[in-house]
Formats: sequence, C-alpha cells, structure tokens
Amino acid sequence: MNDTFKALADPTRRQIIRLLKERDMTAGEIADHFAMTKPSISHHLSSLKQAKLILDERQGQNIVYSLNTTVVQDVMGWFLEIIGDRKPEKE
Amino acid sequence: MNDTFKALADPTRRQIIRLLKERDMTAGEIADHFAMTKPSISHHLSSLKQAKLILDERQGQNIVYSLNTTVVQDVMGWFLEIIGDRKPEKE
DNA sequence: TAGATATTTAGATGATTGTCTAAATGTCTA
DNA sequence: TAGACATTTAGACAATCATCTAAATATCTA
Repeated sequence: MNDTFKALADPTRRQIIRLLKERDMTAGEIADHFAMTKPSISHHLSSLKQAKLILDERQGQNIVYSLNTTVVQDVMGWFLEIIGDRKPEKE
Repeated sequence: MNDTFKALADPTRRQIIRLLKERDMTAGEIADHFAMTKPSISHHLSSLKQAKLILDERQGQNIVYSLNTTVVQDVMGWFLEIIGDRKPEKE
C-alpha cells in the first residue's frame, strides 16, 4: 500500500494513469505526451508497475501498458474507510 | 491536489489520518502514538494541514487537530473518475 | 545477420524529504 | 510576572527522488 501511495505522489505518474484510463498505450506513446526523456518516463512506468497500478505486456518491439483497476479500487477502499463510519460532527 | 497526494505518501501521515478518523486529538496526543519526536510529528501535521487534509484549532495550551473530510472526498473523486467510465475490457 | 526501432538499465547530479536537537513562541497558573 | 507546559520553528544531515545522458537489451525486417 505504501508503494501505491508513493507512486501516486507524482503528477507525471498520475497523468500516465489518466492516459491509460482512456486506452492501453505503448511506452513510446505514453512518452510522447510528456516533455521529458523516454528513460525518465520508463522510470515512472517502473514505479507504477512496482505499485501494481499498471500492467505491462510485450507486443513485438513495443511494450503495452494498461491500468490495473483492481489496485486502484484497493486505494479507493482506503478512502472509503476514512470517510465512512465516522463519529458524528455535531449533536 | 498535488499537495494532497504528497501528504498521503507517508505512512506516518496516513496513520495520523486514521487516528483523527476516530476522534479529534491534540498534537501531544497524536505524538504519543508514535516512536518519533514531537517536532517530527509537528512537521507531519504541518504537511497534512497544508494539504488541507486536517484542520487545527487552538484550545488553551493545546492545539486540537481534526480531519477535513471534504478534501478526503475530493481525492476519492479522483479515484472514482479513474475507475468509472472506462472502456470495456472485453467484447 | 546487420541495421533500425523500441524500450530499459546504469550511473550521475541537484532537489526534496524525514528526522533529529536546540531554541523560540504561546498559554496557563501560582 | 515567573515558571511550567504544549507546540512550533530553525537549522542540520542522511536518504530518497526525479531527471538527464550514455549504453545495453530485445525485436523486427531487409
């Protein structure tokens, strides 16, 4: 869970997640959306992958990345737990 | 939003949030839950406060902290946006 | 198999972060 | 007002992080 939150702490990585929300993409396609070198994006992808927020699959020369909604839902669960079940504010 | 995610990236700060989920607490009470100096906890509280995840109010010598559920809900919205409205996985 | 393309790994560097001790600030009470 | 208590601010330091360039790996195709 800590890896997940740390992965979400960077704006580039959150943007990558939003891109993959739309459709699966190759590493190159993802990199094209940023003013940053490909190695830097690769590093971010590796961080997201370690957090299991995304999945990768080689397809020929490309590596295609996709969102792992299961883990995104786990993080959501953490927040639901915080919001729900609270002591009443007043009275 | 970036401040919020960065604030959530640290396990101590997430634990503070879980403590405040149960009830409002003074800085000292919060610090008592951790094997860390009071200045360090104060630093974490300041980070959570900057992210607007918690609110503070002085009561005499103490400063009482409480959870700001509004912002927690904003973060939840971010996740809902990612999970919902996706392209179907198959067929 | 050689060259081209896609991607990652390695290594370096400056910036940010989490923690500490020491000192400062704010508040209460005798 | 002096001293005690609660908390924060300041300054330092080691660890982690985001980024870069250069080099390595993997795959395809002529």
